[in-house]
Amino acid sequence: MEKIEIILSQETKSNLKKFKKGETIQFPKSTNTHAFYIKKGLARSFIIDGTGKEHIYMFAPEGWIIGDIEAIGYDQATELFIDCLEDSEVIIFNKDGLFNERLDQKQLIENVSLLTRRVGRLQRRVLMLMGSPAADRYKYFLEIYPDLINRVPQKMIASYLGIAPQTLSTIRSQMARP
Amino acid sequence: MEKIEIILSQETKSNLKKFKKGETIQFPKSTNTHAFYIKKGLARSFIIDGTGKEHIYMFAPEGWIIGDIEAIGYDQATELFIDCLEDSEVIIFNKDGLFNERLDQKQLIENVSLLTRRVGRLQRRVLMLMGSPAADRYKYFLEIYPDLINRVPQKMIASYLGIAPQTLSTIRSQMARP
DNA sequence: TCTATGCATTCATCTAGATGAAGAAATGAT
DNA sequence: ATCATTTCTTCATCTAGATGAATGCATAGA
Repeated sequence: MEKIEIILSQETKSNLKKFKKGETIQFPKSTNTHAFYIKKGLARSFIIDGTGKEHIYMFAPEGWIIGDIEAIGYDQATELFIDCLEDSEVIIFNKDGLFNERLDQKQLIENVSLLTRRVGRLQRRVLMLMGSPAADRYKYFLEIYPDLINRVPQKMIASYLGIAPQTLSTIRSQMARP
Repeated sequence: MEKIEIILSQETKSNLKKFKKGETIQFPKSTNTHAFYIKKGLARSFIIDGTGKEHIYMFAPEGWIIGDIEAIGYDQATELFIDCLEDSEVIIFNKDGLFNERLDQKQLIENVSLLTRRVGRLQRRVLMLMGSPAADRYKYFLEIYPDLINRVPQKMIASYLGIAPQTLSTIRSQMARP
């Protein structure tokens, strides 16, 4: 959940792929899950729950990494869809890009730092989901991700916040004029 | 959110402290935030929201690390309380224990791995909070943390799940005889 | 042992946010 | 430019879960 700098080795650089807006990068149930560095464009990850509803887990604009870290960390099949909201260039890498014996100290420190900040963002997200009303969560979203507001449709922001699109619409009109 | 093995250097080993049940390890507003390795006992972290309500962010039984990773990662003052639910032995360390130039490759790989699994658990938590009803969240809690059920009062489990204690009580009685 | 304080259960009521429907506005394709 | 599709807004209604109160159970301290 944080703009990061990753040190890409030559071998990972070769795994660059292009995707059109709307194309899906990863479907659920796939094993040997990958992570994706968004070089250009915008992607999102989401689940479809038992009642068929979409829930957006995160957005990834250029410079971010997106992937099912749960599946990667625990060697499970992924449940996340990942697709592109804009035409995108994506570098695909696997668990080894995060930690293996060939990575040097500098790269590892960078990765620890990246993951620490991501845990921090997730901590905030959990606390907000539990303790704050929808209007406050939206205001926090505006602070943290000001660039996304004009790139992502409102119904997707609502999905990210865990509320219905109608509720977000109401919140916005209440914020505009009281 | 995962039982982990950390490689404790000699210098961190000296920072062992003992706390009685009910004692607070960390108050909000403190800067230069630390992380805490629970060697023995049980701790929890929580916030108090704008309306005075407690929300438990996580539990840490022996072998776990607990701390305000958001505050550590972004050099902010912490908002989290951390206190002990049992008499505990705690090793206190700071950001440097996670990543600095003196840590060797093996330790760093261990830390990346630890953080990856914690991100995984948090991912699951976020997805559950957004997409699953309270009863399902409780069932998942029982699966993942079976040891905590007998060590933590129900009202705290409810707080962790983001529901009222009465709601958890109702869910439990419905699960018992449907 | 008795008493107190906190914990769990059950019920009756309330509310934030969900759902559904219908029109207006925006976006996209031909 | 025109038509079709998707998105946004507004309203009326519904529901999962919150809140508050009453009762019975524990655990803790003297």
